[in-house]
Amino acid sequence: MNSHGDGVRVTGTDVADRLRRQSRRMTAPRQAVLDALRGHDHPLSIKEIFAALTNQLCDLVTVYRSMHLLEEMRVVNRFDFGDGVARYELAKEGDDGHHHHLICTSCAVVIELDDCFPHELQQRIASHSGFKAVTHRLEFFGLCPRCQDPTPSRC
Amino acid sequence: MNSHGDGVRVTGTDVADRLRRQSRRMTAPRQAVLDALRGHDHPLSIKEIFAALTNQLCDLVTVYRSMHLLEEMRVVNRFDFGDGVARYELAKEGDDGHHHHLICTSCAVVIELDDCFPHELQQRIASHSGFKAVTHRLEFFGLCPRCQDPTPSRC
DNA sequence: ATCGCTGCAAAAATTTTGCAGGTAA
DNA sequence: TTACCTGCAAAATTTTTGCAGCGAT
Repeated sequence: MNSHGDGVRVTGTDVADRLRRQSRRMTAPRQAVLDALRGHDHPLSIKEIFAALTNQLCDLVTVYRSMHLLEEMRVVNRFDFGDGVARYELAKEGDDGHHHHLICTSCAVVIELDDCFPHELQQRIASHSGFKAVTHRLEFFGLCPRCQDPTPSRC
Repeated sequence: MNSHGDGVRVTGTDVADRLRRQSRRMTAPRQAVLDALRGHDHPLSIKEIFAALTNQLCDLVTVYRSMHLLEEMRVVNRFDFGDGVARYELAKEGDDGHHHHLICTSCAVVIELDDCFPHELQQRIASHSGFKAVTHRLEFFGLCPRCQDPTPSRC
């Protein structure tokens, strides 16, 4: 089932099936939102997604509603870079999409980090506190190589 | 210099001095905001701070402006629990206030964590990526003991 | 007496909601 | 055909800005 070239990425067909299973519908705006996310390898804000839609395909409100639905369905993951703007990234198949980012505080370039580190620390925190179902959000910030360079080459 | 009972917490006098050094002023609203933060051991949102002011002492706009200034002066630290609401906590003297929280996803109780994510891993990320001045934001989420209990005792 | 700070009003920016009509299944 | 989805408008939030007057130093 479903194994084209794009590998682990969620495909439109998958999402359509999952939508149908919940008696929701695959529509042009939702396709377009997913395409926009597929075209980028880092999280996009609502406005960035909206801007990426060809021909202003749908209303901004529809993007909001789509992202709410897709997040609830766990088709996308929401990330927060501490600036109050929610950013969304396509979840990958077969995992919960849990990972972290390294963001340049100057030019906002985003590096995807594959490792997730604090699991052991998380376990310890869970057992110390008595909390269950403990998860975490972790993002790194710093100055990327280009932005360290005084030369004014647009970063 | 300055050593009353409240120990490592920033005192009003300290902040007044720091303000004066930057030719800013210690005013009643700023005092009240600091008092509100002192009265709580977990981060407060702008609206919570505003609500905590006695007698609606100042305008909401002033709270916004105060928090911007105090954050810039590093008198307070801003935290983000992933819900798009900025929360502020009084910084402690002598350290940068860097720490993390464990937040109940059901009742929003906040546990202050003293541990910090291993700096060594952060170093490794920095050297792998070439980023400088790398920092991070890390918050934990889970279900607190009271909220695990089905008994309806308000949490 | 400065010059920073505040309140008020208003603008700007972001997100949600209601409803009539369009459309996927 | 059903009921989900969308556009449009409007409301509700959240945050920022302008400006005249107040007030800390």
